[in-house]
Amino acid sequence: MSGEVPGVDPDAVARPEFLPDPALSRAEMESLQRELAATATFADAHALDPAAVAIDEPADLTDGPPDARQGSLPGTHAEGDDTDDCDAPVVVGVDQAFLTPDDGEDEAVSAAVAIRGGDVIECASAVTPLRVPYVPGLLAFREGEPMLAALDALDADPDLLVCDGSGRIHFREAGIATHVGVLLDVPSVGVAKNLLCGEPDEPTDERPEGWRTPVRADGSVETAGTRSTADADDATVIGHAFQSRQYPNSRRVNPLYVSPGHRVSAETAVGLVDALCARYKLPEPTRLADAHADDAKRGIDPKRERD
DNA sequence: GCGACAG
DNA sequence: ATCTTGTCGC
Repeated sequence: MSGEVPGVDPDAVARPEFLPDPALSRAEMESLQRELAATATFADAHALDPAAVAIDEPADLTDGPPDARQGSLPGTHAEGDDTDDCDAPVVVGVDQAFLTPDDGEDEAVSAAVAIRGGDVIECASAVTPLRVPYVPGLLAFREGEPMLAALDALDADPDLLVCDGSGRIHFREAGIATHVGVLLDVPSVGVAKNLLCGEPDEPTDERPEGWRTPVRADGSVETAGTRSTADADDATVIGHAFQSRQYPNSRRVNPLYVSPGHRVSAETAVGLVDALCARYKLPEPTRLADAHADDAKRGIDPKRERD
């Protein structure tokens, strides 16, 4: 057979883990995730040193969104910035906003913001149609393609990706951070605001800033390597609960759930996120990507011509 | 059968 | 994720 095979796109075959095909059964998608997890590396192979990407001063979002510095800055150097960061690692944060027109045709507005040496060096965004609904555990099939679209639109080459959502903290150890990391073969970490699965070693309520505790695989997690022992103490650590932000007196900020996406260990993943947090709950890369996605969304005419 | 679940 | 102003607290 030659030529077009109905429903089969060569690119999609090369990366089946992102086929937003409504015809794919849940079991097929889960099967793809098991294959993908087997390909992932949850260890520090070529991992970054948290100290190399540390950000101490948060970007100011009040005077103009991050895309005010869209693209590469031609010849402009931040005032008094004599540090040479051109060889510092490039950390890229990705996040999405959504459009829900009256006709029900959803679209994702994805944004990618590249940071190097604590400075925003580039912003990019993309609008992508969404063809499958959100299903817990299968988020990557809905939002993976939009994320890749934003990364495609970015000129910078990421040394680390910071994704919104889980990585290894996932039923089949294949959260969206793992999907994207494996596909691009770039180190990645997942940062979620809610715990999908797994069990924190300690209760996470009312913890001081900087606090963290391991999240281990529970009965709902299919771990690749380790046999699940009856005692949960040596169950695989799939991520961490991390209190990135807390107020001195009233403690009610929820922790972040950080997990390896690809080519990073659980320990290094939290260390990196810790280093990337400035004065806010979310690490700078995701905070900026979040702002840029909202901004790009606002710039879209609700009644424009869509495809 | 019941529960439980990123964005 | 999204629909949304003010508001309580540091």
